[in-house]
Amino acid sequence: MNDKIKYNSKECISSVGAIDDALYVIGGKWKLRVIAALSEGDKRFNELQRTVTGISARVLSNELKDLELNGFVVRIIHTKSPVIVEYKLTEYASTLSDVLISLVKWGTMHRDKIRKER
Amino acid sequence: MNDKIKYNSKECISSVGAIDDALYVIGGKWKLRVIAALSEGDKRFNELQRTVTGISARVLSNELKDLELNGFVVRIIHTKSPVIVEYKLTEYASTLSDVLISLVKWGTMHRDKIRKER
DNA sequence: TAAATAACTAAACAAAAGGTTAGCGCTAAC
DNA sequence: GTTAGCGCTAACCTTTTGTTTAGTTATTTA
Repeated sequence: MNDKIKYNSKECISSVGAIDDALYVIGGKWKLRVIAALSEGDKRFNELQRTVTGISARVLSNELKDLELNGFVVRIIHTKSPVIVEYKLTEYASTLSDVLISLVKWGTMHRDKIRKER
Repeated sequence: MNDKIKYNSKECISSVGAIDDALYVIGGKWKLRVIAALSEGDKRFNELQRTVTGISARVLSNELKDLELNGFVVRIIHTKSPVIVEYKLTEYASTLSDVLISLVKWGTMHRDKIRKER
């Protein structure tokens, strides 16, 4: 019945753990949204805050620090006065493309389903 | 540079929103872990709690209610005394297979990378 | 000259999420 | 007859996460 979602038993045992490991770095309310926003192209702080609707400056600031630490994002300082900073995804972030693509696909499908139900 | 992660501009605009929609139902600390656990096969409450390490009964109970509401899980009551309940994924949950598979793949890769770095 | 924009950050607080403990009714094993 | 397991749930508390407000330094735009 759930063939598509099942693997062999050995893979099964490790899959829950692998999901843990993934969610540890990209879980949470904002991480993937920020990455998705940056996948449209490099962005500056306020630009990013406008794209990721609902995020506060403080939280965005923290999320960016976290994403930088984990090697998903780099800060590029363009000028010093006034400070102009751009955030861009690293090569490593692009390893997430499959995850993002499948999530976007699913989200789109799910939204349509919910709309039809009403 | 980030070719793999980029789409055309129209898709881009909707992608952040689609991710929002997806995370709205499957975001959070436990949802995907519970679904992953159940993808190994149907499970009972305590069995599930043992598989999803770290989750408390209270939280598992809440997550299951939520997952049921959103049509990912069904409760099957086998006997009434003692109560024996099994949780199983619905057909709709299997639409998440791409998301889960890509997440497991990425998580495995990421774990290996982190291990090598130390 | 005033206002807006940029890129934040500190402080104070509120909300959400999660943990802990205890307990219920019931059964099966020791 | 006590202990352990099952499937929860309520009450209470802590931790995490997020919000709001205000403020900094500096430039561009009207």
